[in-house]
Amino acid sequence: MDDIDLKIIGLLALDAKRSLADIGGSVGLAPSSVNERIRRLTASGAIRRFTLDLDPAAMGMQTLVFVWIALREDADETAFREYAANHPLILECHHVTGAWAYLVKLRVSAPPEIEGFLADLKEHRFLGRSETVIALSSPVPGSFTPKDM
Amino acid sequence: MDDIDLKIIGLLALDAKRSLADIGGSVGLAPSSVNERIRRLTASGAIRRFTLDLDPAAMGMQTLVFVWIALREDADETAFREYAANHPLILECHHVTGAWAYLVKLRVSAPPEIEGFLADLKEHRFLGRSETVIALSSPVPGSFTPKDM
DNA sequence: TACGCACATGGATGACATTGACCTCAAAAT
DNA sequence: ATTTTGAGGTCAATGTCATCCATGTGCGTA
Repeated sequence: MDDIDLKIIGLLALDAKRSLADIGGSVGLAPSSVNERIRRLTASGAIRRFTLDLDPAAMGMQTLVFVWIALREDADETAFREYAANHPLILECHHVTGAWAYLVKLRVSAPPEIEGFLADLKEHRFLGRSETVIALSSPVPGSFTPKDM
Repeated sequence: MDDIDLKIIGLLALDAKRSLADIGGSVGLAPSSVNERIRRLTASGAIRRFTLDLDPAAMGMQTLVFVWIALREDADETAFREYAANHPLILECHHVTGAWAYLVKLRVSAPPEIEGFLADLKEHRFLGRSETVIALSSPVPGSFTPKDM
């Protein structure tokens, strides 16, 4: 992965619809060369996929929530990870250092929906303690790509 | 935005390179109709852009970090937001409820790099107190789309 | 009933990705 | 020093695809 690869990735990250000829012009390569590099980057896994960056509000997911979670002593950690991976609202789940075991990031349409989320966690006997943090605004929102649909 | 729009978005989110004919087959529309719907979704802002989902490790950004930040009393909040928006390492920055003012998410190549990040925050006179949390593993990693390049 | 709008269709057109044959350069082997 | 090898580039041919437009269709409204 050299500078040209990085440049190509940078251009595609901003606009994945740019033509190979266009990109080639920007990096000084023929279209087919750009194509071959993209093919290699995809094959190697550096590019995971071509996808969309969506507007959460337009998708009805206005509220961004972070939940710190300490699992129950007797919780099945593997089951929890699988649960998180398949949960449509959970955008990210990280095992973290510090006082809490997991940090979960999710989007809901409105705050009341968080209650249902936590209740479901409890029902599955995962939830020990938790702390919920809601984003009021986002100077740097990050990209939004739902999992399921 | 109806069910068909959602289905189209879902398909494109998984693979934004699928052809219009292919998508049309899945949703029961002619290619040109799918095209028109995508055009509308993009024009309305529901689709922000076509982009890439990258492998952070392949990009040399193995370490995921969350930093809780309380700004200095005399900090220029607007300047901080701008700083965050332009910082290449900061993937997200949210103004949040709770004991801390901001939650910042960033990726670095390795933990030692975090020190430089915090030092820079201090130099800009933003940083009051902070607490740093590092992700050990990520059952649900989320997508990765760097900002700059 | 008649009108108008929003959306779907299908075919023409040109742009584009894709492919393969060939070329170039540099590093490794003889 | 010369040959070999391989990675990566160019160019041109090919076929797929996005795009555009003229037309058709159903539905809510006057």
